[in-house]
Amino acid sequence: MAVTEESMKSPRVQRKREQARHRILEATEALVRARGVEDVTIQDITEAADVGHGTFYTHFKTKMEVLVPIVETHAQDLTKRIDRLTANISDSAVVVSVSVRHLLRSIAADPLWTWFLCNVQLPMETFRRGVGDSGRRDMARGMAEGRFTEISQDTLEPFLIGALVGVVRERSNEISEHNAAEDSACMVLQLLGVPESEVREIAYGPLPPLPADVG
Amino acid sequence: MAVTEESMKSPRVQRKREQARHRILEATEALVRARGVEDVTIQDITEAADVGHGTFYTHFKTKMEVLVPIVETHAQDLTKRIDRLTANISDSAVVVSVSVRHLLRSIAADPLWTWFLCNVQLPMETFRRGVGDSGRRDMARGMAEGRFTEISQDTLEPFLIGALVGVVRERSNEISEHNAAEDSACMVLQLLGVPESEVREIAYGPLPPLPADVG
DNA sequence: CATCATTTTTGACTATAGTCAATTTTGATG
DNA sequence: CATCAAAATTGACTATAGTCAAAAATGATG
Repeated sequence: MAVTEESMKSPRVQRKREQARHRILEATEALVRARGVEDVTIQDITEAADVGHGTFYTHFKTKMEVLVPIVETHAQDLTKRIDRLTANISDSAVVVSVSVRHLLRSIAADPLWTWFLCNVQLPMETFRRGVGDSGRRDMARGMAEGRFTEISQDTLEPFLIGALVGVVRERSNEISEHNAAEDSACMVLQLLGVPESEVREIAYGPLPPLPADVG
Repeated sequence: MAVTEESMKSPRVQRKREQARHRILEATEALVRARGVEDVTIQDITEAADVGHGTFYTHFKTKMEVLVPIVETHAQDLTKRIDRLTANISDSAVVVSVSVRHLLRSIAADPLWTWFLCNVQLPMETFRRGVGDSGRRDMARGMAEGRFTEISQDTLEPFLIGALVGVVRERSNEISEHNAAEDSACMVLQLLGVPESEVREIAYGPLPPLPADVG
């Protein structure tokens, strides 16, 4: 048989390959954080990771693609921390408000993440894998409780993700300094059907700090 | 003086240069519509426009940049047609609903426009110049009339544009066939504070066809 | 018309992303 | 250990975006 499943490969080969992949990811993140994505070449990466130029392309199809797992890891970490913070909040509207605000602030605080959202063609996929499940769960809960209007997830999801990406793209500077995160939370709550009289208070209410990162 | 204002140049030079620019734009649009943006090189464009390779870059900084005026022209035409269609509608909510639906449907119907929104880093600017003024005017009117909630344009604008771009990015196929445009209109109206009881009826109400293009 | 300063055009050149055929590594088998 | 097929690695190669110094065009002036 010509079939070669991943599981059939010897563990030693698998491990070596995995290590090279890891070195490439580490090297990329370090370089990109130090000098910015535009100023890092594949040469730079392969030299720092100590692999041949071509090897890069056996692990990642394009230069952009190597950034995906890097950003996704951070997205997943952040999601876990937000989940821990909101686990005990009873009002879905407050959960959504706190989540949106922390999400926007954390993205804006990370130049790599901001760059990625502004420049990559498909930030949706990354969002979906990183924060999507939590987001969908919170939305579903709020709708089930009658706190939010029933809206089809199918169009709500790209609409909401697009909106948040739009705010990051255009307002990333103002998120940290001004209230763009709170204003965005207002709009999300209103969009979800939370009564206008409550929206502002919830969106501008206290924002408990994120717990430490999950080791 | 070393100052050389545009107005100081001889009209003949100005005209020739303008003609070359026009040939480049025409050539680009034709090629790109026929073969897709990715499969058109600057070589292709300069050959079709009958200018030297370097001349392209005296008119446009990058390959992307030449697409901006092309898409913007279409955006402005579409805006005028939508404006003509909605000029006599009294309810701001209906104006916004009709505008959003036609906008999304028209974008989805144009592969070049869709590609542009999915791939270019700053579609905001194009949106703003093409449809922004009309959009802001409609929003402001609705708020002034008390039909919409008062929301600061500053964050509303990137939020809304991002949301629509998000829907185009993720749902461009479904806009024409399914009801993604109507669902999006629902969300926009709800976001603007239109009572939930009216939203669905307005967003799914009759959609008068666009008037012919403005010659 | 000849001269000249300025503007515009130009294509050879550079840098780099991504490809691919040749080479090396691997570990299974006799 | 020697052989071999499969997988992984590699860097020379291609294609193309964007740069820039040299050349050409322009039109004002004497």
